[in-house]
Amino acid sequence: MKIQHQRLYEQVISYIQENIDKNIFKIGEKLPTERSLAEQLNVSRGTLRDAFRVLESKKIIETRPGGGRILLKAIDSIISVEDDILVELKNSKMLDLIEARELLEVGMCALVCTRITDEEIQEIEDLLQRQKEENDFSSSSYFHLALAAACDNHVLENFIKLNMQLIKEVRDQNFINKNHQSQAFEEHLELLNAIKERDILKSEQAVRRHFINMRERLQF
Amino acid sequence: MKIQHQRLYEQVISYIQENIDKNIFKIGEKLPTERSLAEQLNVSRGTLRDAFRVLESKKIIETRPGGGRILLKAIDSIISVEDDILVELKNSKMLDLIEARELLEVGMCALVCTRITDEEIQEIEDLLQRQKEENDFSSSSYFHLALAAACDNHVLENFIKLNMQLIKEVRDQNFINKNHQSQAFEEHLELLNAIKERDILKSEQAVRRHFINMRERLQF
DNA sequence: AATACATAATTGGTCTATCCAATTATCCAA
DNA sequence: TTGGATAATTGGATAGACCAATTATGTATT
Repeated sequence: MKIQHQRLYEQVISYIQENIDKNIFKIGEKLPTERSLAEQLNVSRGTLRDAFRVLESKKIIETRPGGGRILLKAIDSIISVEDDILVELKNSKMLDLIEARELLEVGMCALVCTRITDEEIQEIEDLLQRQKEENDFSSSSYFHLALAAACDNHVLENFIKLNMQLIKEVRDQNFINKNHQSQAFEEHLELLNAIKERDILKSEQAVRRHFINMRERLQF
Repeated sequence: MKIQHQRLYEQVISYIQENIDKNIFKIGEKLPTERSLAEQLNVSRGTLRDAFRVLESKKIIETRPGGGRILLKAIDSIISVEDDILVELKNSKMLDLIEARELLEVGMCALVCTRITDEEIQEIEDLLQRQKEENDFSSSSYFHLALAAACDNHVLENFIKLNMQLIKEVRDQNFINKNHQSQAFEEHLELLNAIKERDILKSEQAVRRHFINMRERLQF
């Protein structure tokens, strides 16, 4: 028998949830201050802050040091219909995943070429340099993630992250894992050079070549 | 200008993440105790607990009162858990969503053109015909969904579905978000002030800013 | 009366110290 | 060797204090 004693801070989260439901705490407005809420609920500031930290990490509240906390949205909107789509996606075929990924990254190229900063290019170059020096090509993901970040579109970036994760899951399921990581590294270099020239066409072609090879390696 | 000072507990999370990456903290094993880690990092127990609470809410660690904390899985420095990606996506800007959507659909075109069947073309034609007859153009989604289905790639199809849903949610969210309403009010004030100063340039800039924000809010 | 600026109060961030309860380790006796 | 009482450890929670950023207040200047 395992009785799960609910910690105080979890009860506090429930309390806040109720108050949102009852429209006592209104979206867009300030929540009561730490001190007043703590007194009202008869808990310590620390416990209350435990609850706030969790809500903060879920982007439900925003904390402004010195300026109170703001309720951004209701808690229950976290979970919803999207779960179905996720289930569908988790049952995807590897080929579809790769095809989608290629489409995303090819399309992303134009955005990256126009928006990437010199600093970001430098960072990516450093990243590749480190991989070369340490002879560690195990994490080609970092390169793709860096590019995704440089396109300055959080939706695209997260779509690519999602795709990455799905590929990983599907691959793990199928026990496919090969080590052709250094080849990917060469291809990364080639792509970065094209981007440095701000050459959309060349960079897109580099991506296409990269994906042809990655497809064979099943290594993204 | 918005410089986001990173709170201590966020740095602690990064530290823990690094130690997981370096395999110093191993999955399935206990983490250092609160007191020892706090001393090691030179932070208070409370700050450390802030970090642990967040990791706990993400199911990365399990806390056993009196029995230490266990590392359940890696934070996955590369890709966060799908839930986190969803949370991120739900906080997307409308412009990013639309840009990503355009990218998806543009890229999808080639696939559709090569894979769509005559029957599918006929169905979509019928769909448009019905909309025309019934003079109901409220559901343009069906057209896009039909195309997505015709590309014969379930990943792409579900990405587009996800994008659609996100657009809907973000729109709804912003509509009821008084925070943004008050933000619009602030922008009105700013514009009026510029006009009061008879400052043409400043007022024009205020208008531009206002419209950029309104586009993101989809509130006109 | 309106504005600007210095000042005070508020609020979250963080630390220290303390006590409690559950768990875990220890040790002695049967 | 085994059981169980005891001690030590560990997380849960609180109280009080101080700092820095923000916000509110009030006063002086124009």
